[in-house]
Amino acid sequence: MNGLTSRQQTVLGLVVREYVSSASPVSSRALVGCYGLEISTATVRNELALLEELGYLTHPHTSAGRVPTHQGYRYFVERLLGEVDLPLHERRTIAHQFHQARQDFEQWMPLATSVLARTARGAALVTAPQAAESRYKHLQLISTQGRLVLLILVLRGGTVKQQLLTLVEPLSQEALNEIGDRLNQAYNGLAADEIQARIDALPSLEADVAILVVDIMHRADMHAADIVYRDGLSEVLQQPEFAEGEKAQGLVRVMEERSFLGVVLADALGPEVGSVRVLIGGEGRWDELRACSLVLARYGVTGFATGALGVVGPTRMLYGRAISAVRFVAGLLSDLVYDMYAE
Amino acid sequence: MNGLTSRQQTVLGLVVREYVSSASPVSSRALVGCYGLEISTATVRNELALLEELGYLTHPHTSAGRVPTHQGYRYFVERLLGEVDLPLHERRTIAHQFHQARQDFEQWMPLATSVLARTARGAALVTAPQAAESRYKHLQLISTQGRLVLLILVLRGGTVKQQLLTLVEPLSQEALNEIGDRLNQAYNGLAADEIQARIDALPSLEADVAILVVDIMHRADMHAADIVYRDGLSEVLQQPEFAEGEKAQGLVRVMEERSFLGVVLADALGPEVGSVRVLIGGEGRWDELRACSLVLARYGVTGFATGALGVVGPTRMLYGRAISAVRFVAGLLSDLVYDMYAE
DNA sequence: TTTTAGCACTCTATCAGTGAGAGTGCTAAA
DNA sequence: TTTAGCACTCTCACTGATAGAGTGCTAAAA
Repeated sequence: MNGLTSRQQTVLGLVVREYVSSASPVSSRALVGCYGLEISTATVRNELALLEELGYLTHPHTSAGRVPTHQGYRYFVERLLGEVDLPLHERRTIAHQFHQARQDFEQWMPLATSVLARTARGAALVTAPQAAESRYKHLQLISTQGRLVLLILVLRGGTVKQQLLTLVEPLSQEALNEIGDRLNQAYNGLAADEIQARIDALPSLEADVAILVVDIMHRADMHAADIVYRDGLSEVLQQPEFAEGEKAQGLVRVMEERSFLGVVLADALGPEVGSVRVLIGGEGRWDELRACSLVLARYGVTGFATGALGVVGPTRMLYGRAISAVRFVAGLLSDLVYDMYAE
Repeated sequence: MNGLTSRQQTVLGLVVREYVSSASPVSSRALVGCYGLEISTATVRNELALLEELGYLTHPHTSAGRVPTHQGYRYFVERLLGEVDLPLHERRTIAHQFHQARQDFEQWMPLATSVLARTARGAALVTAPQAAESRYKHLQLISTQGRLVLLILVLRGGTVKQQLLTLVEPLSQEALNEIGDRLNQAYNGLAADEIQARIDALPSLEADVAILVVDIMHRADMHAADIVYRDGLSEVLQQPEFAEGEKAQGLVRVMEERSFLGVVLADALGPEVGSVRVLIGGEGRWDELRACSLVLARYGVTGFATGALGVVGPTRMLYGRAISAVRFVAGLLSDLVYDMYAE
């Protein structure tokens, strides 16, 4: 199936690289001139014509140079790119930043997003890790004023949920502590459904709290992926493909859409932590992304908790950088999740 | 100083309204034709020329209609707009949404941001409420695995902070609970500095935790405003002033910049909850916002906890809508904060 | 058989020029 | 003070015309 000669591969690779860096169609002259090919422009033109016939390149118009097609990018990513890695000093800097933020839970996602955006030179998207199934870890009820109570629920893996709760009649903090202690004893390590099954045995007040807990856990299971951290949009809008405001606006709208990204991530990635996936030009499924490519990965620990992260850029993006950045950051986040879930 | 005749005010008001809705320079004919003025275009032209001389309007070029200057917008907002309010049904819908989310703490900010963006038809920015001074409410230490402990700190007002903590040697959950209980007894309601002053009296392990608590509280006081919720950017990019990609990119860059908004909010608003402020064209201080206006307000309870919120749009924005939306949402958020802090 | 030089051909981007249209400013009359 | 009328200015959209870039093809060379 790999019908390309070695020289055709070289030429295709150079066209992609040159187009990525120059953003304008690549002529045969540019290829020979800048990359020191030992063949003439005419020969290159023959190869270009062939690559076009095979579907790897196109022509905006007769007297313009060649531009890679989606198929061309895919061939490049899969067979020509090889294994790439970030330079050591960048890996060191990033690892250092993550190490510094290791204890500071709330920093993880914003840090990962910002690092990813700057390293991959694109718009970064990161979802928080979501447990395969929430498990009860700890409950604390804190009296606020009168009948208003703050419920803090800690789930395995360190997710913390807070919720307000209005009592029928005021209770002392001691009474609240007792309720909390009893539920903590009874429910430690259980999943929502298991708690649900044991609610009947409880006195009414505790049962009310337990119902709320089950509700929160269900919500956590459903909606964790809705929260998407974003950064680096302006990085992408700088690219000439978004010079027209309409194009820019289209991208921003897609990126702001709450549900869209969850769908793309779930659909393209599946539930397991695995290798980096590259979606080129929306891969025929997402019209809004026709001019964009996504580099995605799932991080975390399969079966315990996973999240997704990715980079969005124009199809003419630095695939090598993006792929290695996504892989590296995913690895770091996986380590953090592993630490939180190992038991 | 209000040297404008009533008719000049009318004309200025109409120019602003017409320009806001049409986005193109307003001619004398358009004013007479669409708004049924009882005067001729020539008279209008005289008034327009005068308003221009006074600095309220400009001319893109000789044969174009008039466009409001920043000064013109300011006059419009301050003296011509009057008291505006959202229509009742919109107020009802929004209040209902807030009521639904009342118990669900984590929804407040995203909801406020999204509602604000859609109602004001602009890009909305909301910062979380930040306590004037963090006060200790409750601490919980949760053992995870080996020496790793999850520290959950609840501050007055319902802010929850989480942090990882590595012990010198493993401790049982019971031992952790005891530490937590002792600190809770000793520190309830104290500010960071007061806790700091009492650390010496503690055994070493508790002192370590207390130091961390003080650190977290200090960080909370410093950096809460860094987290800015954003929504509705694409709403603004739709406007013709951002048809060129460069303009769009400039706006996005400003909106993504972490520190910038904090600075603008702090500078323009001051620390007290008060009325809505309107910044037109960056008000000479922020070059990046020359083409934009901001409608800002501080919400919350002065002295306890406040946050900021605002709408960004082109100078040619719907000031009435934006101002009333900001005021209304600020009021709703203030109520929520009040509930959380009243004691 | 493969490569290359040469050349005709095509398409774009740019620039100047043109005319229509929009809107003003001014003047003189109501 | 208001208004009708008109000359004037500037933009915008359209039209050729031209230069330049780059290809595809052909025929000769390796």
